[in-house]
This record gives sequence, C-alpha cells and structure tokens, in this order.
Amino acid sequence: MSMPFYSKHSKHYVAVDCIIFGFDQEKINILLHKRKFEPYSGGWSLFGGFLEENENLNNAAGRILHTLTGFSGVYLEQLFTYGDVERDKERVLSVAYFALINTERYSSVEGGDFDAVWIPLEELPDLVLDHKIMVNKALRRLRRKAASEPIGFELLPEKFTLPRLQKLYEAIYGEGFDKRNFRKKILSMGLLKKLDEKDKSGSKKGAFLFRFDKKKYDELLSEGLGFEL
Amino acid sequence: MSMPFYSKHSKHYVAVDCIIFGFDQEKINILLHKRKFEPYSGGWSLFGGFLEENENLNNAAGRILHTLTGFSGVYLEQLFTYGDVERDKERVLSVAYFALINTERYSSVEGGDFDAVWIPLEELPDLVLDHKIMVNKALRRLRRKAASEPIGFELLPEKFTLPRLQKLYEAIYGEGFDKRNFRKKILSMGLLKKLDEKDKSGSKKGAFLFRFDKKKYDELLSEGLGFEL
DNA sequence: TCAAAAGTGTTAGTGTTACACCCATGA
DNA sequence: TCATGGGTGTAACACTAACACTTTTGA
Repeated sequence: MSMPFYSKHSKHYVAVDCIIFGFDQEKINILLHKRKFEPYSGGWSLFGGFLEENENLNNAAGRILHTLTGFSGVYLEQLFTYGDVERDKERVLSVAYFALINTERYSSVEGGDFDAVWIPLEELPDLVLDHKIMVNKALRRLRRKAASEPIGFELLPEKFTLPRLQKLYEAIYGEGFDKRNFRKKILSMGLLKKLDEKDKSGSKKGAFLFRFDKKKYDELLSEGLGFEL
Repeated sequence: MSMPFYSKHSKHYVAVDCIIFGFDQEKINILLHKRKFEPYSGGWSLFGGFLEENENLNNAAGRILHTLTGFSGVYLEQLFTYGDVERDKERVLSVAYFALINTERYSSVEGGDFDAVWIPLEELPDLVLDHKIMVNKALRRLRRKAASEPIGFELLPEKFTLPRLQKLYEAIYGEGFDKRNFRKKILSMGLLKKLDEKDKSGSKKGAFLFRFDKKKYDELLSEGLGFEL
C-alpha cells in the first residue's frame, strides 16, 4: 500500500521526551536518568524515545513512560514541540510531554531504568540538550493548570489530608499559604469528600483524610463551573 | 556528514498548519482556502505545508504563512502537535500554529493564494482532516491568552479606539461587556497611551485613538506584574 | 434638531487577605 | 505535661458588577 501523496517531502526523526513530576510530601521532584547512548551519553536526561512508524503520538509517550519507569495509567499531557534544527547533533524533533506521578503508588521505579532518580526541582543539575528548557516550560504549565484544573490530585494518593494538599500547592508555587484561607477556598468548591479516617503519620492528633470527588467535578463542569484555586 | 546516531529509528512527515485569526471591527474571522492537492482536494482547509530538511519549526510556520498569504512579521505561536496515525491518508504529524493578523495592515491577501477567504468564526464550514479540532483549540487558547497577555492588540491596527478594542474582546469571548467597567479596567493598567487624534469613522463625535505602550508593559513584566483583564 | 456613538462615577455586593487561639495526642 | 501539628472565625479591604445620563457632531 504505497501512498504517493506526500512523497516529495522530507521526513524527520520525531522523539518524545517526558518531564515526570512527583511529590514526596515535601517538595516537587523530577525523575531523571543518566543517558546511556550517544550523543551526550552520561549526561542527565529526561526519559525519551523515538516515535515509531505506526504509533500514535500519545501512545508513544505512554509507551516510553511505561518501558522506562514502569508507570502506567498516569496523567500525561502534551506540552510543546521543539523543532530547531540545531537542538541535537542530528535533526530530531522532540514532542515534550509532562507526567504527574503519585509517588506513593509508584514508590520505587520497577522494571524500568534502574538508574532513574528523583531529583528535587530546586537541585536540578544541568541537563542534556534543551531538556532544561522543557522542564521550565513544564513547570510553568503545571503552575498554570494546577490553579484552574484539579490536576494536583494526580500527585497525591487517593486519600490525602488537607495539610498535605496544602504542602503540595506550596511546593508547586514555591510560596506559603494561609492555612485557614486555603481550607476555606478548597472546601468551598465542594469537591473534596471528607472521610472518617485520620492519617496520624504527620502528627499525634492526626489529620482527616479526604478524597477528590470526580463525579461532582464532572457535574460542575457540565454546569459551566469548575475548579478554581 | 552522515550522522549514525539515530538511524535505526523511523522518520515521519511533519506538516505545519496555521490557524489565522483576523478581526474586521465586527467579528473574528479565520482565513481559509480550498485545498488544491490530493487527498481531500477541494475541501476547506487551513493553510499548511511540510517541514523541510534543514528548517526550524518556527521558520517553517513563518514561511508557510508568508508564501500562502503574503503576511510577515505577524504574531505566530505554536499551538499543539497532532500525531495520530489515522489523521491523514498517509502518516503525517501536524504541528499547528495560530496567527493573529491586523487585517487593516493586510486588508487584502497579496502574492499568495488568491482563493484565500476570511470566514467568520460563527459560519465555519466543515474542514478537511482534523482542522476543525485545531481551530477549536486555537480559539480556546486565544480566549485564555487574551485575558492574561496583551495579544489582542495584534488583531488591531497600531492606533485604535476603546470602543473598537471592546468590540474585539466581545468578539473573542462572544459576550458583551459593560462600557464603563471595560474602560476602567483596561485604562487602570496604564498600558494604553491616549493620543490627541480622534477616529471619526465610527461616529459623528469621534473616539480618541490609543496606542499600546509596549515599553511600559515590559517594565511591568520585569516588576512581576503584567496584563490582566 | 435629532439620531448615534463616545464618554463619565457611584454604590452594593462579592471575594480576598490578614490574623491568633484552642484541640488532640503520643512521647 | 508539653511539644507538635490540626483545626477553626472574623473584620478590613480590594475588586467586581450593575446601573443612566450628558456630550459631540454630521446629516
């Protein structure tokens, strides 16, 4: 089945690179590894791979994430496509994706690249190619979206306490928030279901666990409302 | 100069498609044309072309825009990359860009595709491939950005009246705004320089012309402030 | 002189910010 | 019993939204 339509045009390598964010109850981390192939072998790198012949772009991102880290079913969103001729030794386009990982569910990286390490955002080393630019863009996107869509919950286990949620938002935005105002706002949306359980890992008293109510969120969406922090 | 690094991977056609928005003092329009090559010849289409061997992605978008429409130096921003295998007859990735055109400067499309037509957003016909999806995404992006960055001015001539500016925002958001509140908010940012000239084309009385003050905007940006409508 | 668009302030309501103390518990 | 983090309300302030009349001028 030859398709003659576009054959006069040139073809290009297309890579997919993933910016993987995780939250460890304290700070935002990024999953990196030391690149094992040329060029730039040995440099700190995002997880990436090449788009295959008959593979959807989103699927490629999922596949790369899965084979290199063992993660599956996680939040994955296309970020931007980097297409400068000089960005690599050979001409390669890179479609960047960012992923949000619940690190409780995936506390260890299994079946993937065992050199993968979580590195705190503030201690980011130099990265290979234009990967640092990608990380910065991903972070800006995360900050924007976390305020207008409930994607922050992707970084937490299903049940979480309000102090943890607040820590998460503080880590994302790099600033502290007032406890009472934060609770007021987040609870006033009516999207968190308070459970009867407490998590006592953080204090003697223990903090109540909550769960994000996706059903109610979908209802609100269809009424034209939504999540707004 | 052969570069052996990535040669085991497959290569792909990469297209660039441009969603071109214009404003005619009344409503938002999109520049379309009837596609002149197979497949889907004759269907309404965005302006697109293929990425060449040694061409940066952004340059390709600029080149395509320029050769097909004659526009140059206009606002152009990468939107999203569409990479499903089935999106075209042959496997082609498409990187969508959106452009904002001051239609006063480019009142007629010169030296380009003479079948290009401005079509009002509300009367959008069926488009070829996934182009309608692209248009919708571009519109969402335009709406989001127009409220947080001064990109709306790209759709107006350098000098414009406040009533026109308001019409523009009303067209972007598809709703009417209160005249006094709109003026108050936009003028309170201090980013518009009032000129001594009036534009009498819209009324007997005439409305004062303003100019966007880019210098002051850059100052504000560096102070951490910005444009917020 | 009148039709048509430009221009101008105030008020009520809503949301945001700032702020300090008591509670429950395990060590 | 005390140190630690969890939980709670209110008041000043800033911002938003609603609203109606006067001005200018060309036809």
